Amino acid sequence: MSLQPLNLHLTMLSGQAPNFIWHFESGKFERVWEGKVVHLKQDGARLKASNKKFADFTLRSNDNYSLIYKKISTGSFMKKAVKDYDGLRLTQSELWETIVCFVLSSNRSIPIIRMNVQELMKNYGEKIDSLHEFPQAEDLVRCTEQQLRASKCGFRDKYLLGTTKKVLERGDLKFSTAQELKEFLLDCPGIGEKIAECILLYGFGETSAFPLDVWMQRAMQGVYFQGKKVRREEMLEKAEELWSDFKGFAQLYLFYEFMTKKHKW
DNA sequence: AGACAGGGTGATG
DNA sequence: CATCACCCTGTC
Repeated sequence: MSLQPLNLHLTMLSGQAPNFIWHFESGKFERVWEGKVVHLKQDGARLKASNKKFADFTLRSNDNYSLIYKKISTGSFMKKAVKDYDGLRLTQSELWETIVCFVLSSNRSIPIIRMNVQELMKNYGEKIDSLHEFPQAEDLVRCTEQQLRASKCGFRDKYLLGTTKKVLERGDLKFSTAQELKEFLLDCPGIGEKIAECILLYGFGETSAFPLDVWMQRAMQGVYFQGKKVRREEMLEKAEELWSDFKGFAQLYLFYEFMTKKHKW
């Protein structure tokens, strides 16, 4: 399987949705998928998956990384990022799950978001073997704000409940264009520009999405603007110019390089 | 021990 | 556009 470069551990534990949702133990990643426990495991260059369909979906097996690396290796910093994190994949998650994860992400660090998502799964997702399903919108809408707060949502309790209601009101989460989805998202409480872009990227596969968070701003500022303060718009234009439709991949590598090495500029 | 920051958003001036 | 509150956990 998987002729493309893959570092499963790096991919699943980077700050994408799977980090928040999947269970990791002794080299194996597990979750409940369509009512059953499925797993992913890397053995050398080989990927072992209990089900090819979800593995291809989650790891976006059709992506062409030799092309992607060519497109995003735009300078020394990005060349190094690509080299250091070879095999880091853009992942795909269900739209609903991605919405929940990123509504809960505001003003928090990755381990805390994970704790919160795991708590929601434990409290409101159906138990399958030793794991829990990801809660559906119908499961969350029955909760009170107090209950969500007790599941460690903090002040995002209202946002999650409000957004869940929006989703149920709409009836489904089928969108024909990224534009259409983005308009819907920005109309949900607790979802602004940054979180909407995350959802487009990780939950809709819109690879030109470019979540501009504090880390990305520092990175862009340091790497492409000589440390000078610039407006968001200017950073977005720069990203568009450098990476166009591959901005999402560039963001992933830039973010990870910056996050893990805690660069100071 | 207590201050502080953390993949932001929404409300206000 | 700048500032601030917002829950709460982990870190120093």
